[in-house]
Parts: sequence; structure tokens; C-alpha cells
Amino acid sequence: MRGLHADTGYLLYRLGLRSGQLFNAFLQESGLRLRHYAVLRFLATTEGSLQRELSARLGYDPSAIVGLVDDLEKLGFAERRPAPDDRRSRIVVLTENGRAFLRDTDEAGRRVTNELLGPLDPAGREALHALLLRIAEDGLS
Amino acid sequence: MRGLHADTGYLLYRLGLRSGQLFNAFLQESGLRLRHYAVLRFLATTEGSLQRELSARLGYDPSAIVGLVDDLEKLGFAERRPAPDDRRSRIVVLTENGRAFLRDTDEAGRRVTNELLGPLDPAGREALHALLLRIAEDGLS
DNA sequence: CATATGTCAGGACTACTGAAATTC
DNA sequence: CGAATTTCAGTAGTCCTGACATAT
Repeated sequence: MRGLHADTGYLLYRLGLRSGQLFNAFLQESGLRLRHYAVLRFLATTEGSLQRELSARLGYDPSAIVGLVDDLEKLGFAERRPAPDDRRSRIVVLTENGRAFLRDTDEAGRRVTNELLGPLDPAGREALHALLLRIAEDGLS
Repeated sequence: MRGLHADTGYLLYRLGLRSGQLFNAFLQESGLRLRHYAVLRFLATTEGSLQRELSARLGYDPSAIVGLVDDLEKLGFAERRPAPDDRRSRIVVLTENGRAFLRDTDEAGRRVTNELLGPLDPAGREALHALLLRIAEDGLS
């Protein structure tokens, strides 16, 4: 019988949990959760994004995006704007406040990843990142 | 501004989610969830385990173990036995039915991991597994 | 008395389904 | 008409806290 940690899938599941918990702990005082943070980070890479793009790229259900963007709007970190070419769609854009929030928390985010990767040296971290990217790109964005 | 996938922690979180979803999908018809499966797999490596050991080794809260073992007992896959040396404790053991279930699903589990690791060749898979093990062992069992 | 183990109740969060309104 | 986008209601599952009974 294979052991528990002999299974790479189970390892990924467990480490993903730990990663999410670490991020949520560091985001706690800001009132955001990892899912909000992920939306902000993605918005920062675009000039504005349709909600269905957020759903597809972040892997969250379209119905979940609604509440996340609601929360970000309440905090003044993002805005919904009408899409000029399709009145069904809304374009979500990062506000200046949202951009400032990302700047302020950028270093804390690095510390989380640092703590997570703990015993790995820089070469190990880079190797891990490259491997994860390859399997992430098969199926995700 | 760093991109989303520039963050190894976020990648781990996303891939952990996908891994859990794949496992749960393949377990669906059996009525079990990944958490039950993890308990069974761990029990198969022992001669019986205290519930607090299951909690510590699998990373689930002690209060969650109660329901998981309840479910496994209902299905006849595990049993609670009194601990001879400490009447507070119960020892959870795999039954013959539980062992048979693991035998029957072993190959399906491999297929899940296979699908998950998709584009990686055997060397890449081994390298990924080794890296994940190193960070898992820092903090988890 | 303090501590450990298992149990139970409940809350906050997550992931998903199905349906509705609007627009294409 | 069917399909796409967003929204909403509801369900099941997850993660954690706090409390309790029992035993050490």
C-alpha cells in the first residue's frame, strides 16, 4: 500500500491548504481574504477585466465573483464600469486605492511565500516554481 | 507589480484546490470525500491509530476527525476500539472491507495523480515530489 | 488542581447548482 | 430562438472556536 505522502496529489492538496491559511492570516487585519487579494493582483496586470475573465483566469465560479467584486467596491479598491461594446458585461478596474493597497502589502506577501518555502534554497524555489507553472498552465489560464 | 502566477504560494493554493477537486470527483460514487480517503490511506500504514494521531498527522482538526471516523464506521471501513492503556483514547483500525476498498481504488487514485501532473515527464514528477516533500516536512508531519 | 482525549454545537467561509433578468 | 453575462437563492462541505464529559 502506498503511503500518504507518497502521493504527489495529496501533497499538493495539503500544501495548498497551508498556503491559503498563511495568506489569509496575513490578510486578516485588512479585512480581505486570499480570494479578494487574488482578484486585486490579477486586476493589476490588466487595464480592466470582465467578470467572466476573472472567473476563468482565477478559477472561481462566476457566482462567486459577484460577491468578491462587491466587497472590493465597498472598500474602494475596485470599480465596475459598463462595457462599451456589450451591455451584458461589466468591466472591473483597479482604483488608485486598490493600487496603493497592493503596494503596501507587496512585501508582506513576499514574506508569506518566504515562510511557506522555508527550507528551500533559491535554486530549489526556482525549480519548484517552474514545475508548478508547467502543470498550472495545463488546464488553468 | 508582480503577476499572479509569479507567486509560488498562490500557485500552490490553486493547484491544491484542483488536486482536491479531482480526488473528490473520482471518489464521488463511493460516497467518500478526500478527507475520508486520507484517513483510510493513513490507517493502512499503521496497525491502528489514536484519533489525536490522525488529527496531528493529517492536519485535520480533532473535532473533524470525529465525523470522519463516524462515516467510515458506518460504511464498515474502520472501527473504533478501546485503547488498553488509556481509557480516554480510542484506537481506529482499518477493517478488511476498508482494505479491500483501498485495493479497488488504488489504480483510480494513480490515474488522478497522473491527470494532475499532466505535462511532466517522470523526472519532472520525481523532482516535484521531492521538493514538495521538503517543504511539507517543515511544519507538517 | 491542571492537562489530555474525544465529542458536540455553532459560526464563518467555500464550492457548487439552478434559476432569473438582460442582452447578444 | 438559443447562448452568454451577471446576479441571486440555496445546498453541501470545510475549517475553526469554544464548550463539555471523562480520564490522567
